[in-house]
Amino acid sequence: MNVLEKIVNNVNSFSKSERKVADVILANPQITIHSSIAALAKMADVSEPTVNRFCRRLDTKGFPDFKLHLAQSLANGTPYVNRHVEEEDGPEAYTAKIFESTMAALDTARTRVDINTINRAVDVLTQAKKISFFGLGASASVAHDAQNKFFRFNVPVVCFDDIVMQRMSAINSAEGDVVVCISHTGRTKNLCDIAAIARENDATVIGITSYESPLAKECTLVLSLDVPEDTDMYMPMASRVAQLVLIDILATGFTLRRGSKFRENLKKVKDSLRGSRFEKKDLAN
Amino acid sequence: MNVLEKIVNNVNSFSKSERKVADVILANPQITIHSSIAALAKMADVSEPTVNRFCRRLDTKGFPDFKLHLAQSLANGTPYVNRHVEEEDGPEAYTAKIFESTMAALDTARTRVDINTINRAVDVLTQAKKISFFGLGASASVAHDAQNKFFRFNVPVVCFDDIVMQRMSAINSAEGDVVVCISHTGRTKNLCDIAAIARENDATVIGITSYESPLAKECTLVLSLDVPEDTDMYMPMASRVAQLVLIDILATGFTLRRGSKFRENLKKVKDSLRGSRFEKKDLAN
DNA sequence: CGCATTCTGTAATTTAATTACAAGATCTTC
DNA sequence: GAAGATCTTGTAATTAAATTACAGAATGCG
Repeated sequence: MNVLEKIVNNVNSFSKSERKVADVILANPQITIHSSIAALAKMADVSEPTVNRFCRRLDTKGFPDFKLHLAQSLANGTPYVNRHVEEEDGPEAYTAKIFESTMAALDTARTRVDINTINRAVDVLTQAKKISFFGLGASASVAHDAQNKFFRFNVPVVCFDDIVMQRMSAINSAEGDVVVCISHTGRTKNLCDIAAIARENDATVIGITSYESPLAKECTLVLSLDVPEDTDMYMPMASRVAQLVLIDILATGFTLRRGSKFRENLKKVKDSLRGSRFEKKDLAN
Repeated sequence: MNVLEKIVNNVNSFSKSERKVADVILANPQITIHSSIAALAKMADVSEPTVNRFCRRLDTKGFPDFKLHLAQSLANGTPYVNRHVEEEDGPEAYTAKIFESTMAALDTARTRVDINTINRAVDVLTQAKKISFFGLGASASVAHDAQNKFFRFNVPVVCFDDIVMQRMSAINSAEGDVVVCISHTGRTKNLCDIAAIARENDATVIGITSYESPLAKECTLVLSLDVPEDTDMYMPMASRVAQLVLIDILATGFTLRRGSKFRENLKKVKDSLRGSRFEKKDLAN
């Protein structure tokens, strides 16, 4: 439990001097963690042992241990918060807000994602005869990114952002094929159809979508992130970043499953890009 | 800055004994904060002053101060210090690591990005007669995403991931046109050519790329993120997420600059998607 | 009012951390 | 490849910090 809260809660059970200590600490927590017991005693106008007793009362081993707990409480105080961009925000403000809300979204996604499902998805992907990534609109770029990643693995992989192509591809799918449908809301009708068609043709369908959405119902495996989206901007932002990170995770799981020998393959792909580049190594585009 | 990251980043500048200390701390951060300098010295099999020197090298006042910083780092929820995915990592481990390293990358990007340049880029984009997004390989999906965003603004926007199309498009550009070239390394020859051609034809070229890269030299405006990329995986991951967030920022800046009336336009675009969806509102795909 | 209990401070003690210094290792340069 | 220089590292001494023991106040209760 947070030490600061603990102090506030127990404030009544303190003695007069202990209360003086509590007040000083609550007023200057940042200063406290960088003070010695002597300095703090002076600030609170009490003796050093009183400070020490105060710390013990809060179930810490002593003053240094108390400072440690206090430091942690302070650090926990301001995690990533989802801050909304407002009309009058200047460049510093909206830049900071977007970075922070994206990080907040990833933080949420991290706790909500189901590791088990990830593991099963990786299983399915490593054994796939063919992998297809389908997405529409904003999710199309996520699908493209996924293709770019899995393509490096030298696995048959396709990606379509065209409904007709998706449909044809889905109809031609067969057992052992994996179809990954990407949609934040999971309510895009066309994509639900695609998922249904693929399933009817015995493909395994992985949905990167919202839990309990119409699309989710059509899938064999659902990877849901349920990231809070700032709808003020009328654009998908954080949700799509979370989807990309999920793709990274699946791709990483894939390479790990394939073992170290496989990694050499990746290096070859990376090295192949060298010719198109100006000196120096490195792979990203 | 996070002490744990600092240790990981500076691991090369450490001496042999200091490195032993670093290893022990990274392996047992929780134990470290509850140990005395003597205990830690013993664990690392070095002398106490060595531990002290190690702490000083990390810009802390000494061992107790170092423990305070470490406690705060741990409180922020970073159990996986070594964020690099390793061969033997299970699904929980690599999932957590990828989320964390992506968040860390965004945190770095946030501090490194130049707000002034962002502001100028937004300026240029709002006044553009036409906007083009060009990227190759992994950056192509970022370009697609950017197109999807800016397309909603009802501005002439194109996006090509084909060198020939990019080239033709660049040659046809004119004053008032804005070309955005996306490349993490900034060393993709073809894209450098495109940037040069666009500039020769009086277009404004914005580079989302590494600072001081060949591509950066060809650009009117350079938006560099300089995110550390984990090259172990031979795939661009964190860098590309940072690029996307940058696109979000530019798009947000764009809408804010255009004022509230413009926002209604966005709502219209969003609403137009409703027909393709199953009940409920919301826009993302 | 006086005894008992709790609280608080002084001083002593212990423990921990830091500094000073010297020996050892490593790296250069001739 | 040896001599000098520089950088590392450990031992021992010193200093600083925290804790304990104890005693004197304060407060509460009969």
